[in-house]
Amino acid sequence: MAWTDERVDLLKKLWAEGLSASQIASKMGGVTRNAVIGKVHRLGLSGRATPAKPQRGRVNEGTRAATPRSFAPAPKTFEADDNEPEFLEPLVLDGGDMATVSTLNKNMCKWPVGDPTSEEFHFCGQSAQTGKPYCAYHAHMAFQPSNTSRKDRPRPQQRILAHRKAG
DNA sequence: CCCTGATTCGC
DNA sequence: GCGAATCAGG
Repeated sequence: MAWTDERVDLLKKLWAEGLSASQIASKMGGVTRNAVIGKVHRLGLSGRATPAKPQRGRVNEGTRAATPRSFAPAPKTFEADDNEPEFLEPLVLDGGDMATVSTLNKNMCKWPVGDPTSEEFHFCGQSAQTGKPYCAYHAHMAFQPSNTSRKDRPRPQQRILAHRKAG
């Protein structure tokens, strides 16, 4: 099974979607998770999940300690998103018909809103993008690099809570 | 023991 | 470039 352009594109898509290497390998078929991971690395897509691992060294590193691999300069340059989707009004209907875990549909945004332990906890519920668990707005946020301080970015929870009806 | 990704190395 | 083997963490 060779890595055709379509294969690579699908791989990158699934990887960006958040699927695990084994899941991608299973979906695509003909490849193992090792192959997927290897390809992901060669594509330079690595760097997702298991962040608590600054560097990795094999036990046998002593044999080739004289070959210090140059660290990747991490050319991941994220440009400022000026075309950021506008915040959509949360799906809050009269009577409290909010998007709860039980009312979530496949095409509904599954972005958590509020405290999971709180009664007012619900999900965004906006029309999610096809193939994505979140709406345009939250899908955009979900893909933001965690390294950058997103504190300046308004938290959806705060805004949504403010929209809740008083009674 | 299951899962995950990361890295190395022979092909 | 490819991927199994292996490593390391959860």
